Amino acid sequence: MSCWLVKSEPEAYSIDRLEREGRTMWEGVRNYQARNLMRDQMKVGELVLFHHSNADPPALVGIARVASAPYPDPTQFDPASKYFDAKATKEAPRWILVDLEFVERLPRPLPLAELKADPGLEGMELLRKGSRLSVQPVLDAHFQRVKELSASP
DNA sequence: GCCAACGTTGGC
DNA sequence: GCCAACGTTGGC
Repeated sequence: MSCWLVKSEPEAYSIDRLEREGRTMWEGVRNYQARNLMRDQMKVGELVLFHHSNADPPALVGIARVASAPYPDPTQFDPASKYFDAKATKEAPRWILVDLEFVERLPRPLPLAELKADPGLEGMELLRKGSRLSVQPVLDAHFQRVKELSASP
């Protein structure tokens, strides 16, 4: 089992909304590396840390789970969508996504500053300066450490 | 609002 | 294939 991390701006799609809706298509990812992870690596049942980016403060806020096999992101075919991609066709879709389902909120949100200060999380992609990847692999040890940190006040 | 660190585009 | 220009992400 691998674990993962996704970023979302709370205004675009928040942990509150995921909790309310229970499950969602992780639409709108338009980065090839992130797409490849969803297409080739993520498996149903694997756990996903949920990060609020561009938030105040930016923080890890919850846990989700991969809930589907990969399939084409329908928004790429929709001219009315802001994620529309004129170069994508149904025969040759360009963007692939998976569904995510809500698992839990972290007992308390973990602000980025706190994560950065923890030696146990050294090397985590999220903490790398300039890191922009919106779907990332997470080491099991880092995942466990996040849960630990969040469980302590 | 600033800007560093990207990724993409397109001319050549 | 190179690379400059440009656009975006996202922390601060």
